[in-house]
Order: sequence, then C-alpha cells, then structure tokens
Amino acid sequence: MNKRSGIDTRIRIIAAAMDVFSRKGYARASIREIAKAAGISIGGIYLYFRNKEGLYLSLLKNEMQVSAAKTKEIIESTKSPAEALSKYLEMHLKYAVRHKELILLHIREHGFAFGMDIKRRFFGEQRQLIEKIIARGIRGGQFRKCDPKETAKIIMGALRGIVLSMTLDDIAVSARTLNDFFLIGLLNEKGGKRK
Amino acid sequence: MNKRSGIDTRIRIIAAAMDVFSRKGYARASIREIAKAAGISIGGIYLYFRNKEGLYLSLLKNEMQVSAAKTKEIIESTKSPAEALSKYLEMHLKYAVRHKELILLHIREHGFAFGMDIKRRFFGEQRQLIEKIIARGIRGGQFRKCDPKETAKIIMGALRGIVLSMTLDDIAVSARTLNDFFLIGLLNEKGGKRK
Amino acid sequence: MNKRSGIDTRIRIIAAAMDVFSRKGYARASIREIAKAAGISIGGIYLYFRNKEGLYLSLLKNEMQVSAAKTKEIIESTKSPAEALSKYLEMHLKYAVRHKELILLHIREHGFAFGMDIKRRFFGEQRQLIEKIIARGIRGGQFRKCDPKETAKIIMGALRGIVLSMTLDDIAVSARTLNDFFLIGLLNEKGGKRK
Amino acid sequence: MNKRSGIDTRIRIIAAAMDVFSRKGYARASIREIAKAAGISIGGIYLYFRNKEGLYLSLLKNEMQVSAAKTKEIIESTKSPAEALSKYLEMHLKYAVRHKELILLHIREHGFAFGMDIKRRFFGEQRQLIEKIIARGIRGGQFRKCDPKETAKIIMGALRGIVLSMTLDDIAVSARTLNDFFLIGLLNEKGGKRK
DNA sequence: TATGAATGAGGGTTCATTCAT
DNA sequence: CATGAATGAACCCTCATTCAT
Repeated sequence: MNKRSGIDTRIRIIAAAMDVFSRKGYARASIREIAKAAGISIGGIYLYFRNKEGLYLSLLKNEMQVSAAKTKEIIESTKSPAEALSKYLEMHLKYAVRHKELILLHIREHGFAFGMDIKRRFFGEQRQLIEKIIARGIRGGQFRKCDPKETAKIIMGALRGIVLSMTLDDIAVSARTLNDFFLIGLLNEKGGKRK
Repeated sequence: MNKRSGIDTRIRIIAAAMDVFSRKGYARASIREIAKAAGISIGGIYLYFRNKEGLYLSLLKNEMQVSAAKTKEIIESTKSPAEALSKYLEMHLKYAVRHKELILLHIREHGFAFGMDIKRRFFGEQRQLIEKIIARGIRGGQFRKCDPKETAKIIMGALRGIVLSMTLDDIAVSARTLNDFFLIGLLNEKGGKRK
Repeated sequence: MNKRSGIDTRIRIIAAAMDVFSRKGYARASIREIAKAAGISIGGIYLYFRNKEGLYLSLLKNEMQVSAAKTKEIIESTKSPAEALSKYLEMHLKYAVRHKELILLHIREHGFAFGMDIKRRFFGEQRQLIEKIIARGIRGGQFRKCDPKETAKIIMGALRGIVLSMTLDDIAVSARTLNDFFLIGLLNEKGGKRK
Repeated sequence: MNKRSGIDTRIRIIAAAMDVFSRKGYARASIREIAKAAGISIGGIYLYFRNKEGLYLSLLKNEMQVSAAKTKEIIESTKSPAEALSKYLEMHLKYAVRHKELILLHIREHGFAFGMDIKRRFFGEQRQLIEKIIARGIRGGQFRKCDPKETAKIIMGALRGIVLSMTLDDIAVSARTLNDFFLIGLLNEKGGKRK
C-alpha cells in the first residue's frame, strides 16, 4: 500500500534479517519471519535478494565492510602502537557488547559452505593490521621482541574468544583488565607503564 | 549385515553423528544422513537415542566428561602453578588439533536451547580450576598480583578463541608461542624465565 | 491450475477432509490423501489449517453449529410438544441419511482427546432441548408422567444408536416407525392416537 | 525365561490387546505396547497371530461368540416374551457397564475394512432373536401389533445407542427406566403392568 | 514493484513386521 | 517357543521458492 523507495525496503529487510538470523541462527530463521519483521511480503524478499543465502551474504558483507572501515580509521589515526592496540581492543569490546547476537551468528555460521571466503579475507586483513602495529612497536622499542605474525594470530584469536565468552557465558570483562592482559605481556619493562 | 552387538551399534551411531553434526551443524544435519553414515536404518537410531536432541546431548555429555576427567588428572598431578597452566594450555591445544570439527560443533551450538546447562557447568568447573591455579601462583609469589577470577575468565575465553581460530581459519599456533603469551603477562619478573 | 480464491480452496479442503476422515477415521486418514482429494498440495492444507487436529476441529465445529441452529429453529417454531419431538426425530433421521459417514466419523472420534468439550457441550444442549419439550408435554398432560431428564437422555442415546445402526448396518428405518416407537410410550392413553 | 503353555500365552496376549485397543483404539494401539502389557516380546506376538489385524479379529470373534452364547442361553431359558426382552436389555446394560471401553472400541472400529462381515453377521443374528421374541409376543397377545422386523431394528439400534451414550457421555441409565421406555410402548393396555 | 497462495522436497519420528540368534 | 535389534515405508509438518495477479 505504502510506496517506499527500493533502497529503504532493502535496508529494512537487512535489518529484519539481522534481527531474526541473530536470534535464531541461519537454519532456524525463516524467510516468512524475516518478511513479517520487515513488513514486506514473502515474495518481496526475492525482489531484493536472490535467495536466503544471498540475503545472509549481503548481511555479512555489509557488516564486515563497516567493521573494516571503522578499524582502519581508528588505527590509522593513532600514532603510538600501544595506544592503537588499546583502541582496537576497546572498539571490538564495545562493538561486541552492542552486537552480541550478530557476532554469535557469524561465529556460528562460520564454517558454513558459503561466506567462508569473505570471512577469511576479513580476518586475514584484520590480522595484518595488528601485525603491522606489533611490528611497528617492536621496531620502535616499545614492544618486546616476538614474532609479529604469531602474536597477531594469538591476539586476534584470543580477542575473538573473549568476545565469544562474553556473549555465550554472559560474562563481563572490563576493558581495563583486557588491556592489561594483552599489553603487559607485550610491553617492554621500561615502557611497561600504561598511559 | 544384520545383527550386531548393541554396544557396537551405539558407538557407530555416535561416531557417525559426530561426523555429520560436525560437518553440518545441528540444524542442517539430518537423521537420515547420520543413519546412512552409521550403516544403520533410520529407525535404528531411535532404538539407541530418544531423538535427535538426545543424540546430540549424548555426544555432548560424553565429550565433556572425558575432557573434564583429563583436565583434572593433568592439573592435579602437577605441582608448579606455571607448569600446570602450561600443561592445561598444551592439552587443549592438542585436543583442538585432533577434534577440530567437534569443537566447532559445540561452540556453534552453544546458546542452543538444550545443552546450555551442561556446557555452562562444564565451563564453570574448568574456570574454577584455572582460578585455583592462579590463586596458588599468586600466593606462592610466582604470579604477579591480579584478580584470579577475572584472569581465569580471560584465559578461558582467550584459549577458546584461539582454538576456534585454529579451527575456523586453519591457522596453526605453536604451543610455545601460546605459552609465552599467556604466561609472560602472568609471571613475576624474577620468575620470568620459563622453565 | 494455479491460483484459486482462498475461500474456494478452504471449502474444497473441508469437503475432501470430510470425505477422507469419514471413510478412514481420524487416525488412518492422511494429510496426503486429503490434499490429493482436494486437488491441492500438501503444504497448501497448512495455509488454511494449523494442523490435522485443527482441520478436524474445524469440521466438527462447523457441523455442530449448523446442526444446532437447525434444531433450535425447528423446535421453536412448533407449538405441540409431540409434534416438536416428531420433527426433531425426523430431522435427525433425514440428516443421518444424507451424512452417514460424517456421523460415523464423529461417533468414532468421540472420546478423542480433543473435540471432547465441543461435543459434550453440543450433546448437552441438545438434551436440554428435548428435556424442555418433554417437561412441557407432561405439564400439558400430553405425555405420561416420567423423569424428563432421564427420558431425554434415553431418547438422545436411542436416536444416536438408531442413526448409527442405519449407518453401520446399512439398515433403513422409516420415520413413521421411529415416531411410533418413541411416542407411543410417552403419550397418555387418552392422547394415544397420533395426530 | 518362564516356561508357560502356549494357550496361556495366547490368552494373556488377547487380554493385553483388549486393554490396549480399548484405551487407544486400533490405530493408536501399538504392538509394542500390547507386547509389554502381555509380558511377552514383540516377536512373540507374531507366533500367535498373523499380524495386528489378525489379533484384532481374534479379539472380535472371541467377544462375539461369548456374547452370542450368553444371549441365546438367557433368551431360551425364558418363557414370557416381555421377560425375555427385559432380560436381554438388562444383560446388555450390565455388560456395557463392565466393558465400556471394549464396546466403544468395537463401535469405533466398525466400518473398518476388516471385521465388518463378522460384526454384521453378529448383529443380524441378534436382531433375529429379538424379532422372534417380538413376533411371539404379538402372537400371544402380550405385545401390540407392529412390524417385528422394523421394531427389532429400532430396539437393537436404540440399545446400542444408549450403551454408547453411557460410555461416551458418562451417563448412567437405570435398568428400570430403560425397561419402562422400551416396554411400555410395546405392551397392550391390558398387559400393561410389568411383572 | 509487490503480493501471498501454492508447491513439494525433505525434515524428524513412529511402528508393524521380520529374522538371526 | 521366544527374543529384540533392525528395517523402511509412511506419517505429520515446515519452509525456501515460484508465479499469476
């Protein structure tokens, strides 16, 4: 009945899909429910997305683009490696608190036939960013000597796990404690005093 | 083809279920496929398990019991807190490498309506073990002062995430690096040299 | 073949369900068969009825509403108690002839977990109507003295049984004979000559 | 484990089947449950009965034979037609009270593909007995003139219905009231006083 | 663009029946 | 005689997808 721009409708579908997918997971979410949540007809969904898989993929791409952009911006605008790392951790923690379910969704559906490549590329890029920060920190003498690649992997994984635990086990982790944990092991003694 | 011992059949079903659940996740796994993989008829499954949920739960309980027993044994047979923590990390890492898919399965299905209580209890117990080790380490002066509970949470979460990353992203993490990362932040300077 | 009005489809499903349920009984009737008989797909049934039980209940409610309305109208438009009873018997007999299978269905499924309350209420109401007629007849001196409630129960039951026998045993009972049988026993000697 | 005579086992199966069929109806009764109730294995049932249908048929035949014999005996041992009819009604009423569920079972499963012929024959025979009594009563001047066949049909049907109502609607009907209802209409004025 | 009735494959589950022991 | 594990067809139901309107 209401004339709405196609763009608007598309956005509303994605928002609805996020909600439903997050609550139910991919398999248990139904197009019917997404359509209802989006205030559109079942068939309407298929005007904007090829199929359920396509809808999920759109979601995923969207999320990761936004996240990647935010990450890049934050990191590039910060000089000190320690501070950059701190900010990176903080950002992910804040994001996790706000988007618990979405994070859980993507982790759950990881290993899913489709979307794997997208996720792998995203995590790969994120890891390289961390790697660069660490390498920079070592070169500048702020961080102790270690393999930047290995350490980046561990940091990425550990962060992911902590965020996951917060979501799954309803555990609160303070940004401060998290920061301590990640940085104390990294910082050189002399530079060991956090800002 | 007919007539096999009940125990044997039960084991074969569980093995098949592990395989299929791990590859597909709970929702996408079908009893039909599990039955075929187990070389049994559809109805046969229901002679050994009440339903799909019961089958999954059996898997879960089994896994967690074994894992809990192993953990306890390892930790209790070790004196030094640092060493105990090291062994704990190493055990989980080894286990993760061997049971990638199963770990992914349980993480995926965490937050699932059923099985939640089992998982929460298991993780709770594991966390308490770590907590005790840390507290012991602090009392003994080997670990720096920190909140044992908070730190245990972080270690548990981080370890889970690293194991997850190894599985999802096909990333290898050496036990040595992992150990460094977790312990350096924890050890006091004087005890800072790893064994 | 595609696209028919929703109302039309609903009616066709109910008709098909009546047919199949009547021939097979509730448990042995399959949704597949009803769908085929209605010229609709399996899933189509579920667009109009919540489930098999809901479909049966719809049938039941429909039938009983129509029947109750007809009964009330007939009885209220008749002055003489004897005549009212006659008409009531006649109506049920005629109805039974036309809807053999449906009657059998409802009798069969009586005592069924669901629908019990609906049926009990319906039969209760019908019995009260008969009770009133009898009481009126006794007060007016047309019927011999007897317990109206007891007698109403017996008449209701007897009628149900006769209708059932007609259906099950393929026996024809003339309205005239039935009338004689039920009324001669009730009328006083003076009123013993039927109208 | 226990050695039991085949006959004994057969009887126990039939008793168990009566119980389960009565409570659940044919379709919803499971061989598994009957076997358990009979204290025998699933396969054991099939040593005594060809299949589920055969088991039900055996039950049916058994019931009807016993019932037919009892009926015949009672009626033939009674001289007065009115008394014979009274006794017939009383017997069925008593039987109905004791075997509610079984009666319901047979009515429910009437119209069932198999067993139809058995039931029809049984009811036919019973009706002929009533017919003979009525004819005898008319010839002897105790009963008013009426069509014996028609009336027998109605009596049989009515009785069945009343018994059914007692079962389904949990309604109690006293033998006395029933007797009055059936006989008063039949008796001539002069013979109007029941024994 | 938008609708929603219709489709039908495929899901979990049950259960009469068979058969090696 | 007796067992009960095993079978597989058939059940009810869901849901992604299509298409006439």
